Amino acid sequence: MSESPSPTSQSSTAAETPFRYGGRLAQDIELRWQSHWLNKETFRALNPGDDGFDPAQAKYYCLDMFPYPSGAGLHVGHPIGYVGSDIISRYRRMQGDNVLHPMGWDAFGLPAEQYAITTGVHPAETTSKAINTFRRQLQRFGFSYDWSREFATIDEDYYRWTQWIWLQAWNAWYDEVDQRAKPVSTLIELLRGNQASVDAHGDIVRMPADNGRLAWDSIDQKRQSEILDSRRLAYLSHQTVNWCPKLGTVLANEEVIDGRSERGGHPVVRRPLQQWMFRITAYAPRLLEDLEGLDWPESTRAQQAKWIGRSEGAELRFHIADGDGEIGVFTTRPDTIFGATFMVLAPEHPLVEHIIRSEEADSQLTAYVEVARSRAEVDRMADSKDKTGVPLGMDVINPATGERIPVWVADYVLMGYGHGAVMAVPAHDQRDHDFAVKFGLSIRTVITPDEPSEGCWSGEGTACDSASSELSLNGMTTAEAKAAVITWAEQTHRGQGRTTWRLRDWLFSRQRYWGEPFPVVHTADGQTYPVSDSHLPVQLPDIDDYEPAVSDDPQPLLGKVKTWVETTAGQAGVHCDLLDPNTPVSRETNTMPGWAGSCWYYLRFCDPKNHEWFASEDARNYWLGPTEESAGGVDLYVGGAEHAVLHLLYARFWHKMLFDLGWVDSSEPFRKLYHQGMLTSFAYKRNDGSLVPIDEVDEDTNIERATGKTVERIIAKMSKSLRNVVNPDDIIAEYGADTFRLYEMYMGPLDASKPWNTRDIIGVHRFLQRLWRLVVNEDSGDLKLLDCEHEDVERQLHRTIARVSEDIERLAYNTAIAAMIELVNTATAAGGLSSSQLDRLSRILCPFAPHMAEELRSKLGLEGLCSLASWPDFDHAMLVDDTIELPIQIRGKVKAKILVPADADQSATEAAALADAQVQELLGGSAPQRVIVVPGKIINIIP
RNA sequence: GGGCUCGUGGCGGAAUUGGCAGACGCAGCGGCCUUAAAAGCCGCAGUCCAUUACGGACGUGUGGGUUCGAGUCCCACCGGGCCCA
Repeated sequence: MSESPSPTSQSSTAAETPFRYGGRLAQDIELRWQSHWLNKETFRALNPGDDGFDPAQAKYYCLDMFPYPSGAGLHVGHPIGYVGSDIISRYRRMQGDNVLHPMGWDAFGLPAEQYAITTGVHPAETTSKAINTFRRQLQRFGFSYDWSREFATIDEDYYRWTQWIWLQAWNAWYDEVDQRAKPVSTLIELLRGNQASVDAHGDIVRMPADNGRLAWDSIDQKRQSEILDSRRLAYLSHQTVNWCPKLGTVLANEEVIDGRSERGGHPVVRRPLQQWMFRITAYAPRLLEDLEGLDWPESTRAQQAKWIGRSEGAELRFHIADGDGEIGVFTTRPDTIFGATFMVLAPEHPLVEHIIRSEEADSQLTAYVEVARSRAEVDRMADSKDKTGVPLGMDVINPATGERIPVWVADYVLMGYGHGAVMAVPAHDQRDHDFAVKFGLSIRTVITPDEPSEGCWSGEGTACDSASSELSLNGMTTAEAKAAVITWAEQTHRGQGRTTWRLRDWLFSRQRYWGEPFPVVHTADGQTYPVSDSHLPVQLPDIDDYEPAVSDDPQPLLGKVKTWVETTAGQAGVHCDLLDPNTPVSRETNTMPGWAGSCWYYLRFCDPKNHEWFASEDARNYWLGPTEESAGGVDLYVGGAEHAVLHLLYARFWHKMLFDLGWVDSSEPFRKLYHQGMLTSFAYKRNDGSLVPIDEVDEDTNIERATGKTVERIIAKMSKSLRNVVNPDDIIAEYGADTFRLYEMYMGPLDASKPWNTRDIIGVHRFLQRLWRLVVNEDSGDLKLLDCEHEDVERQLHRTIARVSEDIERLAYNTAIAAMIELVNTATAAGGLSSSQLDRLSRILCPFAPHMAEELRSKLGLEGLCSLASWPDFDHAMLVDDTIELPIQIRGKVKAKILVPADADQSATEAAALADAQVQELLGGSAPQRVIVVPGKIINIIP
């Protein structure tokens, strides 16, 4: 208890009314039922094959995004989604479904490692402590998790399979013809059978060896394995990364600000580094198309679609004016080709590289490229106004106009997009326009906008001034002109239509310690070999120094553990068919990123104790497989919108990969997704915009105590500095978990962000108190019930059951609770409830306030737990009244009301309305022009 | 700058397909109970004007539109939030 009036008054109240519902009694009731549920495994979900499993039962898989257990413990924002998912899980269970509602821990990650650097405490120790805190806190909420399925991503039994799945990807390639991943062995078969061969670039093509294409058998083993490695879904690649020597790791683009690390402000350099990649781009079309069938929030689907970023356009080739060769560009606006007055290359473009290396490279160009390459991509894209660039010193020929146009190098063009080269159309692209204005390049208008506009028009319109002897676009719409240019380009071999994607391959390695090791080793000649399944997991070595090695030469932390890194093929677990056991090998020293463990945990929950497989086929097909009604996947996935893109996209990618390889039956992991809203808090703002901590302001007057000035109340995120962070443990100690659950659900719609207001909690607490007092004698703790049912209460109970059921289905818990409050208020006025009424009320209360519901049921002496009782029925006949009151509007304003039989037809209702004395008076004897009758709703009279 | 989303009493919110705006709760006010207070219980409560009423006018960010009827649909604008740039 954080505060109490005075010890004497409290104890005397407790002595006088020992069974009054309050924090103390709630605590007593709640702990009792929580240990009962745990001991009896009340919420254990049964798998096919388990004793008592009933195949006729419907299944319902309701999943929370599992938390990263931080040392700080839970704050009140954490449980909102958990309470929401718990309510529907409990409801579905009472409806008779076999409900899988699991919880676990996303436990690899940075904070524990950072803590280890400063304290030397092993991350495993820190993490295990944090997990225990989280588990204790979560159990105190009374969630109906099946705790027997709990696991953490750092468990060897779990990350063994994370590594195994990664090996599946390593061992697979993407067949573009069939649009699915297949084992690499099938690719080797194609090559051996001469259905595929290797072209001059070392790429595998689906044509027999001929015309310069090499047959597989003619290639030596080392080259063969290089060629295969380049086609795997998990592959090594040299990527330019943000390397921070001081932190000893690569950083994501978002973690680099002005060339320095966001944390610590250490210098960051752009370095090519060998990294593990995932070929997620192969899945871009399916990841986009399959969004359609998902029951996900529209905004999240839109964000993913944008991230994947399909764009249709053309690849066009421009001949170099004074020499051989050509430069390919990608453009989404081939219709503007006549307006292309110059070309811009990314500083990383191979041609730029070539010129810099050559004799005649000028120093201005070299210097510019040097600087530009060190800038992070985000910065390069963000600086939209002030463009920089230098001329490359060559011209190309615009294939449409035949004119020479200059080539420039500028950092606003990124190598990752298209070919790192754009045809600049300054009249119709803002960035090209800014660039042309700054450097005085010519601007040529080739589109007449559909509507008059000022400045640079980048929308659609009618093509103009766009004709040559070969091609005329004049008068065409943008769509027509695009098609015409593509046709012309294809016929004249100057290019072709093409679709590109914004999505890039996924950089999947980190130089940290606290992550899953990759299950591969490297031989001295640079070849990579997998660790065999039977030797998984590849465990992390113990180390005592977590400080990254400061170096300009990127080196993962695990590289410091020489005794672990240097080993033999046999010891590392490489199969002896692949490599002689005595071959010296070095282990892979990168680790997987934090995303790895969360990519498939929903699969493991289906069968978490399985030692043979990541999950048995029966279990995963039962919980996730398609059925007649559903395409399969988790039935409801609840979590924050901040994971809209990365986690949810990565998990979809892993799932599709596993689907292609035959390991799962459904093509998508999460059929229905729901984002709980963010929990905000009130804060105060001074006139000058500065924020004031909440405890320095008088709540009622909005006056800052220190200054006496009025401040404005605003909504802000919870933060330590504003001292508006609330610890759920304190709230539960004062009011109980049932009150906490009710409060968080009563605040507003589950998906809306809403401000925490401690003052409001008392409202739902009083509701529970009132219900308790209504049926429990506060002195004896015995039930006090009515022998005969009050008819109004009975009628309203039926309505409440109907309304609560409906509201739970659409996750509108706030209105469900309001309905129950109204019922209790009615029953209080009517004097009480019968035992049958209390039974039914406790059952609909159960998903929301399960502890009180259990307690009331046990007092009723009924069989079994409330949590496992059946959901009560209601009688439709009880939902309708015999007589209803209809409002009568005159010219749209309500002026009178009449009572009519509920089944009155249109003409009877109209007659009744016109006969009403008030209406007659308002009409003044004249006949109305028009009468609109909406039966059962309203009457509107136009005089 | 673009995309998405939201704007309803002093506050959180309700109004499920266009049909009685403000359910329910907090804070507030009045009463009962009490020596007193707390707790509890009962009642009042959008704003303004009248209070002779069983009264009237206005009212869902602003302005316009569609409709017998708009918080809800359409257009423009203003403001907040989230995401992207």
